[in-house]
Parts: sequence; structure tokens; C-alpha cells
Amino acid sequence: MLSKKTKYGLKALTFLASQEGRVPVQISEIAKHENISQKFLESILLTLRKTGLLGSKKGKGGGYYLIKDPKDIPMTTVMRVLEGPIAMVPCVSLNFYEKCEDCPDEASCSVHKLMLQVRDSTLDVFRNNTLADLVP
Amino acid sequence: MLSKKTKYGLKALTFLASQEGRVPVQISEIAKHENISQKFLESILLTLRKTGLLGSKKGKGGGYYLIKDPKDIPMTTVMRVLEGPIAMVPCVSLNFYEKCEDCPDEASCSVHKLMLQVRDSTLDVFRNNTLADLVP
DNA sequence: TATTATCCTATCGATTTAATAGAGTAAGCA
DNA sequence: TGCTTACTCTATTAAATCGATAGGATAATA
Repeated sequence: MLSKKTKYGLKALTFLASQEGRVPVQISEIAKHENISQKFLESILLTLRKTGLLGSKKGKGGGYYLIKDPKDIPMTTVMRVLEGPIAMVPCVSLNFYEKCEDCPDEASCSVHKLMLQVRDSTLDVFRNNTLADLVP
Repeated sequence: MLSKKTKYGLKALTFLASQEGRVPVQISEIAKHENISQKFLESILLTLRKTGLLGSKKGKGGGYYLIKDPKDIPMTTVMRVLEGPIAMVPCVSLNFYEKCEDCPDEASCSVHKLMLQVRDSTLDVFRNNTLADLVP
């Protein structure tokens, strides 16, 4: 299940991508437009900034803005930052690999085999979509 | 992230599918073979039986067994029973549809658009795999 | 009737999630 | 300089979920 954090983050990013130019947009405006808890959104935007996806400006006329062109932001990046691993199981994760404690042999593991396929097909979707593609 | 319930359930089902004939297999044997907490597995097998995927037999020589041929059990069924909705968001779920409280219009929702693609590609994988395909 | 093994409910601790509170900091402007 | 604005950061919370465990009830076999 997609977390609200990711859901809100995606909506906020899409909203920023739909803006003309790179004018900073206030948290309150985004929260209002997307029906999101402002305080919660605050923390989400903070992590997006720390990851380098967003820039921010304090004080009057301040807010958040996209640093790169939406079409140069693949959804793989966004999803990994917001939701974490794309794979449903750590043992098939490209960026967050971990061995299973149970499971003596990955190669003969039925779960591994199936989840590898799921990861690949999901990855395809995220690789074929940039933030620009999400803007209506 | 795939829950342990689903992971264990998949392993147990695969193990049963790999058995010769339809001989009942004891919980303890499955748990031991797959390195799974026996008590936890107990509750998982119980739900699998209630859903009609497994049959059971009590007393000596008892245990669990597959009711249908592994190649007639699509992974869509298994995953929905164990993990629940395949979609990452209720508003794109075929079997567990729910409207989002926020989000005034699905058609113009960026999250909806993206998650629809993910659902379809994941569904493809599960539709193209039966339990028989998981057996090594 | 004794043994075996599933059935069922209840509970528990740990973790995660979503949200909130509140004080701190930097930028703009008069 | 001092005021206002708006992001920054830490801490806390309530609720939900997860994984696991305990223990007795029930049914089938020998």
C-alpha cells in the first residue's frame, strides 16, 4: 500500500511541476490546493529538499520550487526517496538489497522468483514516467 | 513491502505444490522445511483453507493439502487472499475499490494515473504465473 | 479411550504511520 | 534595526498494523 507520505509528496511535486516558471510556492498554498495536512506536508517537503529534488526560500515570497525540469526527474528517483525500495522484498531490491534470514538459497526461492518479475515490471513503469508525465 | 504472512504463505503453498500426490502435510513439517514460526504459519494456513485454496485433515496422518492443481491456481488469487489488494492505492483497485477522501477528481489525479500503470503491470505478472510456475 | 494434529480466540510487544505542537532560524522590507 | 513572513527542526502522540505466542477446543485415527 502506498503511504500517505508518498501520495502527498507526489501530489505536491506534480503541483509544483504545473507552475509557470520557478516561482517559490508556499507550503500553505500547496496544502490547501491538495487537501493535505499542512504540518505533515511540511515534513515531506523537507525531505524532498534534503534529497535535492526541491529548493526552498525563506521569508516573504518564499516557498518551495523544483530544482530540475520535471521531464528530467524520473519517477524511480521520486519513488525511492518517498516510498523507499521499489521491490516488495529486500532480496530482490537493486538499491536496498538485503539477504533473507530464512531462505537458504535465493535461486530456488519461489518468492524471490515471483517478486523479481514484479520488481522489473514496476521498474519499467517508473522508468518510463517522469514528473512531467504526471501533470494533467 | 510484502508482509511475512504473504511470504510464508507463498512458501507453504509452493512446498505443498511440490509434493507428490495429494498427501496431507503437517504444519510442523512445512514450518521446519521453510524456517517459519509454526504458530504463525498455523494461522496463515487456516485462512488459506477458509478461502478454499487448501483442504485439511485432522488427527493422525492429517495436515494440509492443495485442493486444486497448482497450474490452475493463478497468483492473482493467491496474492489477493494473502496480501489483499494488488493495487497500491484503493482508488485504482479492481477488487477493493475505494474513493479517496481528498482528491476531488480521479481523472486528473497524478497519483491515480501513475498507480494505474503500476497496477496493470503487476497484474500482468500475477496473471501470467500460476502456483505451478513457482515450484523450482 | 488415548493420541495426534488441526481449529480458534485472545493477547502481546514492537514497529510504523499520520498527525500535531512549538520553538528556532533566515530572508525580506520598512 | 526591528518586524513580519515562512521555512527548519525536534519531540511527542494516538492509532493501526505486524509478527508472534499461548492455550484450550475439536475432530479423526488407532
